[in-house]
Amino acid sequence: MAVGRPGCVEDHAAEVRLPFIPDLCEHVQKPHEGVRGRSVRAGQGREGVKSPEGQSVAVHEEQFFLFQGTHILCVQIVSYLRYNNPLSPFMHKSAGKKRKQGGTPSMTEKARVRFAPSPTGALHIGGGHTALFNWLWARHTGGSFILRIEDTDRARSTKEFEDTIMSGLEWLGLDWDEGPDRGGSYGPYRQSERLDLYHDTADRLVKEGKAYREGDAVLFRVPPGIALRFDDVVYGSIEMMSDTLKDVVMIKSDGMPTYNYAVVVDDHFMEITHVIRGEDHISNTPKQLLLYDALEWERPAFGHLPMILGTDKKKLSKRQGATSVYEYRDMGYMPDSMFNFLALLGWSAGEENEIFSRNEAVEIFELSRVTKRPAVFDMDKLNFINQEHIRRMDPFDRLALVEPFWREMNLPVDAHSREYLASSLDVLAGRGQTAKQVAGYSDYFLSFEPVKERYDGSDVKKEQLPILRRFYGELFSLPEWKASDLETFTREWSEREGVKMKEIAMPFRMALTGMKVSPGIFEVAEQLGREESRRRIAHFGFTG
RNA sequence: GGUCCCAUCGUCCAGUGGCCUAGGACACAGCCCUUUCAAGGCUGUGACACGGGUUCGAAUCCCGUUGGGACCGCCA
Repeated sequence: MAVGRPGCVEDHAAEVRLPFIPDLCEHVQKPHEGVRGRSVRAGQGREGVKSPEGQSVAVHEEQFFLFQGTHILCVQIVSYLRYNNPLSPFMHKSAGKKRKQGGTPSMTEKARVRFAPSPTGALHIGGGHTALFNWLWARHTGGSFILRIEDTDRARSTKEFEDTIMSGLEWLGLDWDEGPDRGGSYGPYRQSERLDLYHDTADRLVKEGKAYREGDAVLFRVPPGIALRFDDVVYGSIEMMSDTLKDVVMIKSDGMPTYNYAVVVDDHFMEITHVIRGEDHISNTPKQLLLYDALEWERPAFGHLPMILGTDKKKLSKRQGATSVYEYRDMGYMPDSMFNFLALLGWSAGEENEIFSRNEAVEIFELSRVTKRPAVFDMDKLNFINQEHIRRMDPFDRLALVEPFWREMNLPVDAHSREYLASSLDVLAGRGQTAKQVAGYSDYFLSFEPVKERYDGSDVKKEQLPILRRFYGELFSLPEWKASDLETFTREWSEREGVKMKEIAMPFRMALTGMKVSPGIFEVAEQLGREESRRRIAHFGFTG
């Protein structure tokens, strides 16, 4: 039969001779064991697909297929042909296909986006996440990333927090093009320095009768019966009736603007194109829409980001551990991994490649691909990502990362050359998920002291000593002190003497590192050098 | 309480009406490798919240239910 020739479904259907159809339908109505099982899916290599009977299988472009000479076929083709064949009496409705809406917005437009923290605390994970997505969008579109300080809360805002937020952003590698510290043509970038702008604009609204004074404050009069609708770049269409809103305060009695009013004024005058912020601002947006419309200003695009939750699925708070980005830095996470990890919360590049650099992320980032549902902050994944980044680092960068933790442990960092230290970390070969762990796993490269503190050699039984002494005696007189030679020799020796590798390698490991877990012990021995290794072995009396 | 938003493995994502017997990653378990531990390789456990529609066909569209969350400040 002719079914199965590649082509569009309509062609296909036309070629099916109706007499076959009832036959096939019967088959499907009483599906017996195996019909489904014997189906072959048209996957990647649809070309040489064979049926279990060895007959060639005709595969349709649309994955409808059947085996020639048999009645086994996909349920789908039967139902499809039955209802869509023009000759069929079942063809009652036109299976009109809806046009797919073209999803991706053009990204040729340079975006002007901003991160607008209030300096009332350290840079938290959520803030870092928001800043990161803004930054990504700015860099992806070749636009600008602006830092604006929203310090209209006189009681809680401090300069210290402003500085600490900026250094947090720097640590994450998020550089801004305009901001209070580096200026720009849309300044000033602190709301407390833009008061005239807010007052002038408020006066205009009062004059137009759209706002009114109440004491020293100015409130916006919310008109009833207005549908406030906007298309969120990530959430889609959102609508709210103005009747559910109370009049919005624009200027507080102390003369400061409120958040909902100041953002509108600033985003307008700073010519922000995309307002990218946390999902908790969705319900603020309609109020701002009202202001934009009353002021007859063009609205920016809005893109809200999913919230980041703790393991308990509640908003991240101190109770679930570290919430500020510095705490992660101090635990030994590196900025690249933090960036990578945060970027993966609410977004993905598609399939593979979860480990990426800033530049790679910039390249492939797409605002419209951001996820809607809240994401849980998963330490396990952060650990994994951090480990991957540490592994891939340049040895000297890795050294710079680990060094502070060694110093904190009072290890004699300066007693060694940079080369020695960097290659010691290379011997570790990616062991350790944080810089802190790496430092802890590698202390024996810097000093014998911690080894002596955790190991005293007492676990070696008296009857083992003669064997060990004989072994080490020969080992230390090897002409070359290289890992490969040490290993070859040890293997041969253990074979010859009938001693298990483990029995001589473990004491060796314990004596050199004081740990029962370490990199390959011969690599460690080579890195330590013959003399230092001999000294450690001798200390425990394993040689003599 | 009112309004709005969300709902795929334990977690993060893929999925935009038929390539889904729902894919990947982390985590977990097992095996391999092996001087230990990582790494690596292989395998496994594991999800479309529920109920109705629409459709020949629904994880995907619609409605409802349930469950989460956010906002409702002269905080931002």
